[in-house]
Order: sequence, then C-alpha cells, then structure tokens
Amino acid sequence: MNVHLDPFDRDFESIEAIADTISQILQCPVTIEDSNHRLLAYSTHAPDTDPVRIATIIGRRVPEHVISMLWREGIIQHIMDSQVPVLIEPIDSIGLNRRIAVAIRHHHDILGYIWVMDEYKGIDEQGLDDLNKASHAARSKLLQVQTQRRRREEQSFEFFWGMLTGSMDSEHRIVDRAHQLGITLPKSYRVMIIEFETLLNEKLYEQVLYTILTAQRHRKVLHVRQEQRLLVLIDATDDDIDGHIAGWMLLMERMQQRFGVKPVHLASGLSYSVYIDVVKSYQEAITVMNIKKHLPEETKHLHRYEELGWYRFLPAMIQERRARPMQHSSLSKLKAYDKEHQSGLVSTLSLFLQADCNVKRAAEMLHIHSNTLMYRLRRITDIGGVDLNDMEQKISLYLELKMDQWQS
Amino acid sequence: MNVHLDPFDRDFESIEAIADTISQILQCPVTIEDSNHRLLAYSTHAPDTDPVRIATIIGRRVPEHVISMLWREGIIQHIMDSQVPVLIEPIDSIGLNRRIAVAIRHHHDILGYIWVMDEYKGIDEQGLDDLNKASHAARSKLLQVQTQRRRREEQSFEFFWGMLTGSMDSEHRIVDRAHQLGITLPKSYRVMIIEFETLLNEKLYEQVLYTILTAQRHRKVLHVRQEQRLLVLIDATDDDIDGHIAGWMLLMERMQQRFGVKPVHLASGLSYSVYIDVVKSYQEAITVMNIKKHLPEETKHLHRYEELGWYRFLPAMIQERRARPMQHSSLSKLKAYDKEHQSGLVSTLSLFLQADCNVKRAAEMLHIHSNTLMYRLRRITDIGGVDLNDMEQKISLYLELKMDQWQS
DNA sequence: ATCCGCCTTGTGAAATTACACAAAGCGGAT
DNA sequence: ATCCGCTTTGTGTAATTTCACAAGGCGGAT
Repeated sequence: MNVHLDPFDRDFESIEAIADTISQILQCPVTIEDSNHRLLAYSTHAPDTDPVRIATIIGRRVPEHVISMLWREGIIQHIMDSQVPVLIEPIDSIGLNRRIAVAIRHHHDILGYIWVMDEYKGIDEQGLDDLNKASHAARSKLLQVQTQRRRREEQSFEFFWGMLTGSMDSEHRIVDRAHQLGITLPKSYRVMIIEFETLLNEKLYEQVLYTILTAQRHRKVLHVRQEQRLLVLIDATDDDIDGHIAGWMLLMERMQQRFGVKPVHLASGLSYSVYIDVVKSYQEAITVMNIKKHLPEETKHLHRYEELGWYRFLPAMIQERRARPMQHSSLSKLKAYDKEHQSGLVSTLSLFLQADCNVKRAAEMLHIHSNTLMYRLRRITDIGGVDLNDMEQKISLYLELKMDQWQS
Repeated sequence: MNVHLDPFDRDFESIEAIADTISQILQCPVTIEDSNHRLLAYSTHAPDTDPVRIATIIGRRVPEHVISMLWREGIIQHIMDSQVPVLIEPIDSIGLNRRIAVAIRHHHDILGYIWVMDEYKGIDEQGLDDLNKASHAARSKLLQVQTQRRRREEQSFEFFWGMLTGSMDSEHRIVDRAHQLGITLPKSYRVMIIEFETLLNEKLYEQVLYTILTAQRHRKVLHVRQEQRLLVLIDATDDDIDGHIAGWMLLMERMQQRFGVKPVHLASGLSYSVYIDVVKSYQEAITVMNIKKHLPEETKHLHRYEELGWYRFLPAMIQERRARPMQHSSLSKLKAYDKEHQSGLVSTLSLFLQADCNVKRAAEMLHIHSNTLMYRLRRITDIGGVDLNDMEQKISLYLELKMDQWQS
C-alpha cells in the first residue's frame, strides 16, 4: 500500500464533507473552525468526544475559557506559526483531550483550523501528511466562506455607518434593514469608541476583531473601522454599571497580552433603545473621547457619558470662553506672581481645590508641610484677593483652572 | 403808573434778552435754566451774586448738591407744581440766598425755570406778575431749544443704536459721526442696561433722564430707550471698580426718592476702548441681565460682566443641558426621596454647598442643630451615593442645582 | 395601643485643623 | 558683608469638627 492515492485531491461539495473525509481516514473525530474559532463543520462519525468538543458543537464556537487557556499556553500562536500539524497535549482542567491541530492558510492569512481528537490511537506520519493535504483542500472552501463573510461585513459596515451618521433616520427602516441583513439589534445599546495608538490597519483590525469576537459576550457586534478608532454598538440591555465596561477593559487587556496592541481610550455614549438615537449615543461617545483626550488624568477612570459629571459641560464652556476671552482677575494676578517669583501658587491652588480644600490631604500630595501649604494659601488669598471660604469663588477658580488645563 | 405796559409782550431775539429784561425790571440777577437745570441764560447786569449762582454760571449747570438739597426740601416739587412764582428762603449751608423761581411750562411739561435773586429788595405783586409774564414769553424760546434738543437726541439715539447693533461697523465711521453730532465719546466705556419694572413711558423716561443728567458725573450720556430698559454708554475711563456702579446705584436710589420709580436691575458689560466693541459690551450686559433675572438671589450684588465669575458659563451650560437632557443620578435619587418622604435633602444639600461645606455655618443658616445637618448629610451620602469629600462630585452637584434653579 | 422607621437634638470624647510664633535657608539688593 | 523679604518647617495651643451614642418626638402601619 505504498501507492497512496491523495483522498483530498478532489472537489468537496461542502466543508462538512472535508471533515467527514478526514474523520474517516484518521478514524478520529474532527472539527473545522474559522479564524475566529467559530464552528464551521464537524464529523458526525465518532461517538465519544471530550467536553470541549461537545461545548464547541453545542455553542457553535470554541468556549472562551478554552481559547484563553490555549493562548495562555502559547498553543494558538504555535498553530498559527507552524506549517505542519501540531500535537496538543491534553489539559484536564478544562476537559481538553489530546488532539492535533493544523491551520488552514492562504498566503499569510489564517482562514481557520482543523482539529483532530486523538485520544487513543496516535496518528502516524501518513496521517499527518493527510491532514496537511486536508488543510490545503479546505482552503478554497474557507475562502468562499471568508468572501461571503466579507460581503456581509461590508453591508453591516454600511448599515451601522448609516445609523451613526443619522442618514438612516427612520426607526422602521433601520429595523427592516437589520432584519434583512440578519442582524439582531440589542434591545438597549450604546455606541462605544475604542481608540488605538496607531491607525487600524488590516492586521491590527483582524487582531482586535479576533479578540472581541472570541469573547463569549460578544458573538456578533455591529462595528465599523475609522482611522484609529473602532466604533462598536454594544449591548446595554443588562447594563450592570461597572461590570460592562470592566468586561471591555478586560478584553483590551487580553488584546495587549496576545498581540501587544492596547487601545488608548474607551468611550461610550448613553444607552438608548430607539435605534434612531444611535446618532446621539455616538455624539456622546465622541464628547467623552474628546474630554478624555484633553484631561486624561482626571478622566482616567471615566468611560461613559453619564459618568462625566460636570465635565460634560466643559466643551460648551470652553467655546464660550474662546468667544469672549476674559482673564480671571485673581488667577491672572497669581499667574503674574508665579512668573515673577518662580513660585507655584497656581498649581498649589489647583491641587488644593482638587483635594477638596483639605489642607492635610493636599499637603501630603504635595509632599510639603501642612503649614507650608497654609502659608501659601494665605499668600494666595493676599495676592489673588481670593476668599477660599467662598464656594462661588472656589468654583470659578476650579473651572477656570480646568479650562486652562484643557487648552494647554 | 397804574397803566403798566407789558414789557414781555414782544418777540425776544434770544433767551439772554429775556433774562436781561427781567433783570432790568426787577433790578435783580436772573438765570434761566432748562428742565434739567442746565444754564440757558443769565443776566449780566448785577454785580454781586451768591455762590450758587456763580457755580451755576461757571459750571453751566446747577451744582448737583444744590439740586439734591432743593429736592430734599421739596422746593423743586413746589416750583413744578405751582402756577405762580415761588419764594425760596435762603439756605446758608449751601450758599443759596433768597430767590424767587417760576417754572416755564408748556401744557403740563416743564420746559425750564427762571430764577430771580432777591437778596435785598423783596419783589412786589407787580414784579411777580411780570415774572409770570416773562415765564410765558420764555416758553416759545424754550420750545425752540427743546425741539432742537429733541432732534439732536433723535440723532444720538440712532447713532447709539447703530453702535449697539453693530451696524456701525467701522471705527472710523463711528468716530466721524460722533464728531458730526458733537458727541464726545469716552476713551473707555461700558454699555449698561438699566431695567425698570414697567415700560419706560414718556413721563418715566423724562424723570429717569432728569435724574441722570442732573447728576454731576454724567453731563451727557449716549442712551437709548427700549421697552422697559434704558441702554446707556457709560464712561469707564476712571473705572474704580466699586465706585462707579455704586454711583449709579445712588442715582437709582435718588430716582426712587424723587419719583417713586426704581430700576429693578443694573447690568453692565466689559469696558472697551475701541468703539466697534460696543456690540460686545452690549451683549455682555445682556448676558448679565439674563443671569440676574434667572438667579436674582445669588447675583444680587453683581452688576458687571467681569464680576459674574463662573456664572458667565451658565447660559452655555443650560443650552448644553437642554440639548442633551440627562438626570444627575445622585440628584434624581435625592429628589425621589424628597418627594416620597416630604424631606428636604436636596435643598439642604444645596445650602450646604452654598455655605462652602461648612457644617456649622450651614446649620446656623438652616436654624437646625449641626448634628441634624450631619445626619442629613449622612443620609444624602447614603441615599444619593454622593461622596461629599470629593470636589468633582460637589461641583457637579452644585452646577446641576444651580441649573435646576435657573430653569425653575 | 404598640411598634418601627425616620428625624432632631444633646452630650462628650477623640481627632483634626487653624493659628501664632520661632528658627532658619535662600536669593537679590545695597 | 549685611539686610530684607520670601519661603519652608517645626512646635504647641486653642478652636473646631467629627463621631458615636443616647434620648425623645412624630407619623404611619399593624
């Protein structure tokens, strides 16, 4: 039997057929996934499989914690890099038995993966060779799948962009179109902006999307790419305040670990349930992003429009200030003094206000003796003519200082 | 000499001629003033006069303190009301000798006054009769003066209005036109709005103007009437911060005393020295007025745009808030609680913030025990989820509360 | 009536803060 | 060098604030 006819040198009518063929030859259960670990096909032949395979088939995707583990163990990277099938040792803790995996590639792109459960037998050289051939055979099928997916993506981009810009201005039309495209819109949503340090090129984009889509929560998300940003329509139905954004933060963390890319900022608008309000939520997200970029330190832990507090008025205030420039008399006196004497009264005042006018706290933050701070405050009241027991004045100062910071 | 030919039954070539005629007949010094106590004519004949008359002639108007005194003594009112000449007893404290005064009227309008110094002689019936006749004779002359003044006023209204609305948009044109109209523009100016409770009808307007124009500081002021408002271009050259507005406040007080009319609000824009900026100063004055009307209590002692502090951003913030309505989560919780339990947590919080977060002070203002306030504050932090040691949160609350107040 | 939660006031101890004053460093002006 | 004003730090005291706890009033529900 040295003359081995290549069983994969033919046209397959479907991906399932490929899976079944592999399964028959190797006498093992087989699953084929796309690049995002979504189930494309699985062999029906074998009776007993491990829990991971069952979960994958039931959920139509590899469970998130499995992917996490595979990444952590460096297995996914290995499969992605290797030109030949990779043997994977069982990981009992997650119910993963021994298996062999091979990537399906097209040039340098990963189109998907073939997994072979190899619990008992062990596969010989010939088997591995067959698996490689199967991988090649799967390529053209997966390319079709990919092309189809791309086309659908294009349509969903256009759809989402239409919502974001408000050109889809009738609720009815939006719902209809979503139905047409097979998109399930969440009952309640927010628009979130994820901003990266660099332009979202093809590779980065794929990586980002891979991270998002392999996460359990977000099977399908309306999204659109925009220079350095990814705009996402996130589900706000079960908006448990912290949990949600925290989940995204975690994703971003994972992105960092796996691909070394980390988004700089996350910003989301309010949640709405009427879809024509996507425009609003988007505008709000933009506002949040804008404010975060100008005052990164103070808004470090803010991500959602409703968390902005008074900062949401800052852009309007800045605009007003630009339209009618006017020096705050106390502040300009203090600034003049600072300039002449190289002192830091303004920054001291700023920090003092930030510290809720608590002398002790502020002094600690400044690493100075509290009496020193007291002295400076006295100077501030003397030179600037400020009454630090007057809320009005303190607010005026605080706001002006923040605006100064914004514009610097 | 029973047959007395009326010496005033002829045409006089000027007001001076009338003054001289009276002076000749009565053998006393005579001055004729317009309705605003501005000198129109004086007899040259008599050698010695009292200090008031000298000051009047030198200053071309009756000194302010004299007018004040005459009002206080009820003398001006008396002259205005009386159909016959009024004898005025000397007032040594201001150097006013004995004199006789008669109003020059046209229907019910006062056009001016004739003053006769009557130090030594005492004037008989015949003299008084002559004085009455002189008053009639002066009328036509004064009507001419008044007409002329009215025409000039019309022109100045138009001029000022052009500046206010920005339709006079070239510095050059403004300066030229002012020169043409014989108006001396102040080097540095502000636009001030004086608002009254009622519409500025003809009578009220005259009274207001009378008060302003008889005050020493403001001999001539560009002004324009506008429903309930009088817009004034005030001199800001020697802008000694408090003094200036205080002077106007005094005037308003006087207006109240003399005519029972009191302006409700004073509001002024910034001071500028380039005349095309009148528009700006006017806009600022409008802003001040707007804010004062919405928050009368907190802006009671503010009149000038530069004193507004952070309030100058309020309109922009309100606009932003209206454009993107959003409940402050803590506040709405507190409001809900207040509604259900008929408590006053929100108002307590508001006052507490107003009192610079000083428990003692706030408790006193509320007439409650400071521990009661402490308790309420604890409730506020519990129910509203507010951290009252966080400046950011306090500012958010403060601003939201002010905006609520604005809109209520 | 009785209970219970909510609110107010009072008391006193503990903690914190404000303030006055002293000592000393530092840099510029004379 | 010397003076002077500005600044920082340290010390101790007086005043103020915070906090825990007790006692009692009030109104609605059972």
